[in-house]
Amino acid sequence: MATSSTVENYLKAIYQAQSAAEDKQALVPMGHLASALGVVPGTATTMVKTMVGSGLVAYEPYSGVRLTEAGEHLAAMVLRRHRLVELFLVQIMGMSWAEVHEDAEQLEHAVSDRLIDRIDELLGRPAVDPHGDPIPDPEGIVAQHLHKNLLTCPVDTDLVVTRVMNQDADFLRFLEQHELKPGQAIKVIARDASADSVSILSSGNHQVTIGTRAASKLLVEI
Amino acid sequence: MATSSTVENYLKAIYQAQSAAEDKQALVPMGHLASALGVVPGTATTMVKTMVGSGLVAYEPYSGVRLTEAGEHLAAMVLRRHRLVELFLVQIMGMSWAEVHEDAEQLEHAVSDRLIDRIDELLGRPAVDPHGDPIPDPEGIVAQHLHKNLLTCPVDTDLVVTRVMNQDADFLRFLEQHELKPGQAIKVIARDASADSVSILSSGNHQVTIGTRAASKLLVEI
DNA sequence: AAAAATATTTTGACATATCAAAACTAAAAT
DNA sequence: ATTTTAGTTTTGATATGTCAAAATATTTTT
Repeated sequence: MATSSTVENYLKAIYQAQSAAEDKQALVPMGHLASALGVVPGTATTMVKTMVGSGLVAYEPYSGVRLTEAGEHLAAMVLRRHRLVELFLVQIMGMSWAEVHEDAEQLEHAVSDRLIDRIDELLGRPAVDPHGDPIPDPEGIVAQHLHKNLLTCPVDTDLVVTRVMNQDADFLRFLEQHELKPGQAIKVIARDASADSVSILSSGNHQVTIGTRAASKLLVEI
Repeated sequence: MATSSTVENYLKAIYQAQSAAEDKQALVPMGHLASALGVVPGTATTMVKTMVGSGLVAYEPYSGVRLTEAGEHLAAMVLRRHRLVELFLVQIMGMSWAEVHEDAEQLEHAVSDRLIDRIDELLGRPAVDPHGDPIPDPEGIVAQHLHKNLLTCPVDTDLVVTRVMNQDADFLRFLEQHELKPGQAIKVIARDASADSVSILSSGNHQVTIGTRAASKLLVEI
C-alpha cells in the first residue's frame, strides 16, 4: 500500500499546518487543509476519512485533523524528499532557488529512496534547503533551530538570515536581488510601526525597507 | 489537457512496439499493447478509445492501434525524458546502468521541460543513453543509426557495441561483467547454429559464449 | 436565547483507470 | 465449410479523487 501522491500532499499540508501552529498538537481545521490543497472542503473531509482508515491521521468531526505517528513519519519523508530535491536543483543543477519549487513539488513523489539517499550523500548530508527549511533525517527527525524573525530580533545587531518562510517566486527573487538569502549577513537598522516597515542593511551595505508582513517571513540568527 | 502518466505509458508502449516492428506503419495489436503495459486486453481497448478522442492514436477495431503525428511527438518526448534521465543517473549521479531503469520510469513523468533541458545541456546534448538507445531531440526527431546485431554482423571483424535492446537488470549486469557495454570493442569469433550460441572476444581478450536470443539483443557497428 | 454567519459534512454525480467474465470476431485447422 | 482456437470488445463493477449543492453543526452577533 504505497501512498499515492495525493495522500502525500495531504500529509504534507497537515504536517506544515501543524508546524506553523503555536500548539503543535492542535487539530488542523478542514477548511484550512482544503484551501492549502486547492480543493473544496467536502473533498478534504472525504480524503481525511479514508486516511483515517490507513492509520495516517486522527480526525474529529467538526474540529479537524492531526497526524498519527505513522502519518507524521511519512509526511517527514515527503518533506525530506522535497527539500533535498530543491537543494539539489539549486546546488548541482544550477537552477535558481526562485524557480525550483514547482519542479520539487513533482519530483518529491517520484524519487526513490535509493536516489534520494544518493542525492543526500552528494550534497554532504545537508541540514537545510535553500530556503533554510530543515531537512528531516531518514528517521523523520527534524533538527530544531531557534530563530527570530525580523520583527522580533534586536535592532542594530549583526544577524544572519537562516530561513525564509515564503515560497513565492517573486518574493524569492526580491530577496536574491537585495542580498537577503539564507546565509547572508544583515542588520536591522530601523523598525517603524506606523509605517508598517522594517529597514535592513545588507552585507554589501545596501539598504532596503520592507513591510512587516514580509519581515515576519525572514528568520535570522544572532 | 496535460497527458496523464498512464497515457504517457500507453504512448511509449505503442511507440516502442511500432519501432520494433519491421513495418513501422503496422498496427500494434491490442494484446501486445496490453501485455506490454501489464493490463488486461479490455483495459487497453478502453484506454485506446479515449486516446482516439484526444487525437493521439488511430484505432481499427480487431486490428490494432497506431500513433498519430501528435501521439508520436508526445511519445518521443516521453522517451527523450526517460533516456536523458537514465544517462543523467548513470553519468552524474554515479548509479549503475542496471539499476536506473525503474527510477527513470517514474521520473520521466515528473521532470519539467526546463529541468530536462538543463540535464540535456549538462550532459552535452548526448545522442544516446547508457543502453545505446537514441535520445529524441526536442522536436521529437530521432537520429537513425544503422547497426547489425551479433547474429547478422560479420565474424572475425572488429566491432563496437552500440546498443542493447533489453532492459533486464540481470542481463545488463552480465554485460557489464563481461565488458560488453555500449562503446566497448568486441569481435564475434564463432557462431554455432546447432548449439544456438555465439562466441565473443571482448576488448580485454576475455571470451564469452552467449545464446542467440541474447546475441540478437546486442547491436554493433563495424 | 434567538438569529445570523461561518464552517463542515453529506449526498449524488462525474472522470479516470482498472478487472472479471461474458459476448463477439477473425483466423486457423480439420 | 464448419469447427476450434486465439484474440478482441463489451458489460458491469470497483477504487480513487474530485465538485456542486443541500443539509448540519458550530460560533458569533445581536
